[in-house]
Amino acid sequence: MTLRKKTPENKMSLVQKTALNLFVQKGYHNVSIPTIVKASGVSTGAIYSYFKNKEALGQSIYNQILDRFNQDFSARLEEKTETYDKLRAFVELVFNYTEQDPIVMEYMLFMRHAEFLHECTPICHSEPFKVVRQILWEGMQRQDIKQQDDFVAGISFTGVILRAVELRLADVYRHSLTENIESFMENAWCAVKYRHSE
Amino acid sequence: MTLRKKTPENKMSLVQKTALNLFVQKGYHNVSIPTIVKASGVSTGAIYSYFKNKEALGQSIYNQILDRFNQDFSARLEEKTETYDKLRAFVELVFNYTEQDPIVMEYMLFMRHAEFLHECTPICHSEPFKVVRQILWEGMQRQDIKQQDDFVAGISFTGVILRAVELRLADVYRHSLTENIESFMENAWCAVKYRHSE
DNA sequence: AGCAATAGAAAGATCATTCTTTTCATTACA
DNA sequence: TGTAATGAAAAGAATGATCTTTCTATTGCT
Repeated sequence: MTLRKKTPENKMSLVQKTALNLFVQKGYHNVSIPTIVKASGVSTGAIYSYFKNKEALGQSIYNQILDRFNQDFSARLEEKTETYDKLRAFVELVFNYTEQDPIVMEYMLFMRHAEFLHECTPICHSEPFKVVRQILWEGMQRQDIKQQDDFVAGISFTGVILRAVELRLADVYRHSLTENIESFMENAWCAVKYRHSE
Repeated sequence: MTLRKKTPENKMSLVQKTALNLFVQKGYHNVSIPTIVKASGVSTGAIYSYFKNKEALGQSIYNQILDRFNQDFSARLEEKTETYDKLRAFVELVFNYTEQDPIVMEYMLFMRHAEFLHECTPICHSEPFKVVRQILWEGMQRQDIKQQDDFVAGISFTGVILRAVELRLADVYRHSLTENIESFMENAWCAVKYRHSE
């Protein structure tokens, strides 16, 4: 019994992987189906048998990435009780993703999905960022960090971290984020912890 | 002698204004020349007599916006001598732009220009962000803020501010930035000023 | 043999850009 | 002052390339 070299599942994920890389590299609209066909070796017909259309392909990639991230985040959050440790778990996860899977990270965070995905919750409304806000809110109740609007706190903390990711992905910041996590974590923490007046 | 209703300069800037709005609203690639023709009332022929092609139109909009921002920033920086005041001038400018000209701000900061402009310095490499880094570097020399890599400091400070802008433009943060400048300025300042150990 | 999976040509739409025609302010001249 | 010539500017139809998606013929496994 000879198996086909590529099972449908394999091919489907090959198409997704190829498309993800091309989308990030050249932008969704600059990647045509024929381009994906050439790059993946999977035919037009096969692609359209797996995905309703180009947008559905983009959407499926996005959903998969976000699901995985959410799971990983939940896993890392377990056992953490301190505000600082929870926030640090978030930063570690984000930085690890960035260094290990920069393309995934770029697709998740910095593509303007609304431009090509019609039903797409913006990432800033998505689960992980709600969770961070929740952690910060609890931290304020416990007096671990300074009192303020939880949106402002969330913006400030994630702002430091996500800008680090952004400039790392753009190769403006040229050092490993995981190796320099202390610096960014400190700054992000100080942003939500201290008062200027103190 | 009757003048034409619209001089070429007027029409050219009308096209730019229309295109800017459409690009931000729907994304560069989702806006065709015929769309701009319909929305502006300027014909295809006229548009192509002003701009070599669609990309040149996009580029001219970008250059104009960036030039104006640079000038405004220089102007606000004059007379400022303290590190804090210089940084605050940056934040005030950015927040004012965001509230008064959200579309301009979005085009300047959050469009993925590399996807449609071939010769385009990424914004994070551009003049204003170099200046912020320079201010931070001087602040460290003067011991106004904590010692650290100036890239890390720049990322942290602008991270807080730009994420505020991003979420404000996405209508996730629903309050005026100019009215809440104190909160964000404090957090951004604390990020670069204090040490966790202190 | 039968059938799902696949390939790739073809269809149909849309886009950026070009090109020809028309318009209109200005100038030259009567 | 009135009129015709001129050429830059503008309009919009036409072009050709390219894109997404569909469709039909073929493949290869069971």
